[in-house]
Amino acid sequence: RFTTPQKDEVKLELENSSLWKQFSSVGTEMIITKKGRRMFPGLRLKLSGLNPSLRYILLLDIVPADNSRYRFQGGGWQAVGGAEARLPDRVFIHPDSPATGAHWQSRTVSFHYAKLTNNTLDTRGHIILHSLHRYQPRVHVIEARDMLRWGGGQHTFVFPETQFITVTAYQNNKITELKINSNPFAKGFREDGMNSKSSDVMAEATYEPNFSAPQSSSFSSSTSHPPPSFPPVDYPSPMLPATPSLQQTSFSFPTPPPSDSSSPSSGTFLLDPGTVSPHTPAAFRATSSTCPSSLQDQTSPHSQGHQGEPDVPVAQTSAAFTYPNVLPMNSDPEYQPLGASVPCSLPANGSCHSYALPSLPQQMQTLSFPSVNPSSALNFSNRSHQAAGPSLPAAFPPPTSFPHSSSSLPHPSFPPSSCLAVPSSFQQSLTSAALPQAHPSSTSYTCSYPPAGVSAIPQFAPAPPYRSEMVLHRQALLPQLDPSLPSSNPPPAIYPGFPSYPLRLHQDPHSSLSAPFRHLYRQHQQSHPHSQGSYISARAVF
DNA sequence: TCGCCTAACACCTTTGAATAGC
DNA sequence: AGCTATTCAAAGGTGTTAGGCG
Repeated sequence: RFTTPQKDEVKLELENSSLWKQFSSVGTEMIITKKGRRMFPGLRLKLSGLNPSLRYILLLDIVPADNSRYRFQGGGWQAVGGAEARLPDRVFIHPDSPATGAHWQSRTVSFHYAKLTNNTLDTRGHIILHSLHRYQPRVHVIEARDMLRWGGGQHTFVFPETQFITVTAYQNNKITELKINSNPFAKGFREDGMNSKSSDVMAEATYEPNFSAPQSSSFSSSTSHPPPSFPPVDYPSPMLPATPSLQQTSFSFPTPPPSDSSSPSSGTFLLDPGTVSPHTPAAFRATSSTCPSSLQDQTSPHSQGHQGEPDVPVAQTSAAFTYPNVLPMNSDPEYQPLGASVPCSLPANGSCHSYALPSLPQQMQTLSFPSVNPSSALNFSNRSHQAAGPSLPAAFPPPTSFPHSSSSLPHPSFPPSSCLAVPSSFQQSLTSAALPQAHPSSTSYTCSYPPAGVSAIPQFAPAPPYRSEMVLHRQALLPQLDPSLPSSNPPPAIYPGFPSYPLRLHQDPHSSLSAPFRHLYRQHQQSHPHSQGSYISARAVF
């Protein structure tokens, strides 16, 4: 119905989908610590449909799934209040970025290096999250000539089964049990012996970095499949509407990218001395604008989407929205219920949403950073602040709305059936993003929306809408241009905008910088011959 | 008292340098 | 000399636990 197959139908599969679903069926919890904690399960992805010769950047960000704070009571998670104020949004950039489509498609892409922290003052580039909040990881595939000049097609993928609640200590014993049985690092806590055969099998089958089992969820941009059907979870329905907001986004480079990284771009980066940040990779911080909270009011109730074919005319939007191939969990013969001693596998199908955005406006493709911070994170800080809501670079649309049983729930600002419209021009993007349904067709992307969508997944709450990055930028530049935007006194941000992101280079900055950033350091050295050279901060100015 | 967070701890895997063998 | 395989110690990833804090 809405599909207009594109030449580049980027497809992303979640290889360890079945493991995620096992956790999801119980209510996934992710430990967050001050020093940063890896995610387990991690995201193991398989990309296809990319142009082998083009370069792409892969990003991982984690956005609030709703606007609530949770508490584990009576054996389940219940919303106990509103979410805390938004934290600086950070995006983890896969260390291989930028790499060619051939590179990404030739191997399993893992984001296991990404770490989560509850330290709001984190300087290591970890993704900062609030404890006891529900989040949804998203993966973005962005065409990029190099690390500094992004443009071209952009695709956002959301796998509902990867949603989780952050904790500082596990609340649900079942989750603890699953983690211990699945994570090799927790082998010492298994009851069946340290070196039992079963343990080894489990470890081998579940370990993120090396295991590549045929258990995946895939998403194809032009398909429509039955909605996923996961076992019910205790996640309560969100009590408050999600308030989109983009405060800050950082990009993390946990490890230096491969040597085959693209050559330095001509992007404009000005380096200034910065502050310290413990040994880590390069980090950038860029300013960005806010995701207006009013957006939610411009969208149709999610009930529209989960009830089936939405009436929203999405075919005219510029963004491509595709629905994942999802098979009902109970229909998968290989799927094993919680407690299974061996990871199950699923066919290459799963639930995920993909958004394809048109190229960034020319003015957005070359970023100008007054100061650059070669550390592991790149932050986009918005000037206006919201109390909560999806963060993410505006360029990344929101995950689709996940319908819920509660009729009293707020409707997602995004019509479940519609795609985020992102026109090719700056101005257009604003309009389309704000009013996706009314936006006249001017784009080359189309939407493929699955009627039932993720609605069948009770534990997944409607995700708040996001605005395109262009919109954010626009807002940053023209704060009050659009009266329909946020409006009314958005809650003050905890972080009023980061002037710089602190980070520290190794003694040999060149060795710690991602290839694409090395020239920046050299540039910095040339510009500041007397500077220490060890500390560089960055700020993007659009 | 309760809920939440932190740090120390033991146990484990991973990683990479050092070494040995071919 | 160069390459590969093996060994080993350090680093770091786990959940547990006790204790601190508001």
